[in-house]
Amino acid sequence: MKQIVELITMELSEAFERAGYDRALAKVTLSNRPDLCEYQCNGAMAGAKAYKKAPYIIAEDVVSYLKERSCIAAAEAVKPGFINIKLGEEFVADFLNQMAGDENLGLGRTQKPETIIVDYGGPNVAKPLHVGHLRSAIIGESVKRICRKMGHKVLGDVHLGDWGYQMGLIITELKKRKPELPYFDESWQGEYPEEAPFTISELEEIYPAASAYAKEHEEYREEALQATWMLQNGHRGYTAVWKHIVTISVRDIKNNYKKLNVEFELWKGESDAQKVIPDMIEDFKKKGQAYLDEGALVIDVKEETDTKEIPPCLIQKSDGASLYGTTDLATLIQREEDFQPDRVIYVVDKRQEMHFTQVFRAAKKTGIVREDTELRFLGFGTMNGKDGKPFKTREGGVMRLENLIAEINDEMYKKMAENRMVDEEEAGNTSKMIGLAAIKYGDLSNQAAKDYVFDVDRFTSFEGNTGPYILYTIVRIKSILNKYQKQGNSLEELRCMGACTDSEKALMLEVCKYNMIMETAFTETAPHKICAYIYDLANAFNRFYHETKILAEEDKEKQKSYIALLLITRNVLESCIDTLGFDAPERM
RNA sequence: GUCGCUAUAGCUCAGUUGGAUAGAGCGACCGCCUCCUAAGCGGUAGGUCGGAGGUUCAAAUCCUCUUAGCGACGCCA
Repeated sequence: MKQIVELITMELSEAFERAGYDRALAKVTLSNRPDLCEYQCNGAMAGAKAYKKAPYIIAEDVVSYLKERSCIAAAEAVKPGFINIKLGEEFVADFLNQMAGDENLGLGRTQKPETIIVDYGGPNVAKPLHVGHLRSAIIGESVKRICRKMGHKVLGDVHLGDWGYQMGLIITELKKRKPELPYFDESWQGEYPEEAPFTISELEEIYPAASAYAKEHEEYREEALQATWMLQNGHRGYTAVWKHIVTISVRDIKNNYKKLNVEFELWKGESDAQKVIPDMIEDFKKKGQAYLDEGALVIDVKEETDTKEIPPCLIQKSDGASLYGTTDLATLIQREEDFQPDRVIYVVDKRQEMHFTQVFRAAKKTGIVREDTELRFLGFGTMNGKDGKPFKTREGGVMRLENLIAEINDEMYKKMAENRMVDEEEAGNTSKMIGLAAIKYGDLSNQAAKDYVFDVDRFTSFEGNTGPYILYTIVRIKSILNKYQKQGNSLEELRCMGACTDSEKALMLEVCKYNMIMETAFTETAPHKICAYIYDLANAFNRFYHETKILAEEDKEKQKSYIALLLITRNVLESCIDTLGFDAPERM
């Protein structure tokens, strides 16, 4: 389906042409003066110079050709040269009914479905998820769902940090604690145990302990580096330990992401990329794309248009070890082999922008990806506490993700217990749903690139522009629809008629924006625009709800029209929160 | 030092890519439940869009300069 602004723009184009002006001037936008009109066109002012005419005259010319058009209820030329437009009731109702009849709510699936990989999450094995992982997970999941809603084939890759010094540390510490294990017996020929020699909580304790110890003790650090090297060069026992670490850790990580309603299609990690690195580097050398500089192997990525010095992309340290960028390039090679993505979106802390500029350029320059593959960096800002500094626990430490979620859920549970009479099980489940909405909406309603303040009190306060408010609105609609059905009515075959009141028309117009908003959110990778939209939509509904008695309406035809409007409103709201990555309960 | 990002109401944020009187929420104050969930709705107060120039019929938005905060700048990820 076309967007409603496109339909009106087509009408205006016709009118501009018939009045003797360039139809390209007919761009229609949402009104920024809702008190005066619903949509507006500023083309008359833009064209004034070219036609050497007063903009107001042009506007009047155009308006005269809009009079008898049924989709436009009123068109008016105003002051300097605005064309103010109000839409015809039937036109709007028709548009809504078409939306309702479409399985994708009038959102046109893309003509050219792309394969898109969203690289987000980025947790490290053996380290618990903490609040620093929150934004990537939330934003990445939403971006993925938005792309998918547009009809693209989308794969989320968690891109695990599972290959590095941290692994050597854990192995070293484990060897110190349990030297009797077969993994450390160099003469061991048999199979290694299937059961891991540690639990997740032991693992989480081992890593920080080893890390701290290594900072103090040089010989221990050397040992850990040695262990890392041996692991990376295929030491049998260490590889077996490493597999245990990954298995145990990934199970825990999956659990945590599940609580956030975040799911990954691909569980690739840095370790997967290692096998292509030697050939890749050989290839760079052979083609002369990489050269030695100050002992390190680098690829030049400077471009003439640069306003600042972009340092070369390092792919091998002077000691021969590979780096972050090496793995990223190797990962791109694998993605190209496995999926030939048209687009790869990296949802990463914005401070890494320089690094990704280097990697992207190196990937294009060396031909790892095609020239038209879109490599996109979606950098997000820091999540701060109320004091404006990076979010910490009350004690000043790093807050674990599960603790943050639990804290929010508890808060929600308390508030539910105060306000509503529901049994414990339902309250528990519902408070989790509301808590998730509070966290995600709180994050996504801000522009990703900016830092934002995570204010627990505000997000859980249930008032204003929050996730809970959106859910509450949906629950209100569901409640009416349920009661309507219980009265023996069907939700099938309902059609929206014209609007009787201003608040009803306003709600209808708001619903009509759905496909436009979703397309914008996609092209700009901007989930916050969906938040802004559903907040407006929820407001429009609550205003309508407040002044309209729906179930008590005696005119059954009118009532059916109301119900049709409620249905489409609910569907749009639920579709939107689905792209944000949370759901609404039946009651709350 | 170089480059980048940010600056909008007391606080937290929007601002449809240059349009009309800059909008929300929270907080403050005032109203509204015999009625489908008051976790709601309506209203009042609150602004030199960091500052100064410029481009334009029109600037929070584009350009230049400037101030403040944050960040990135080769062997960490």
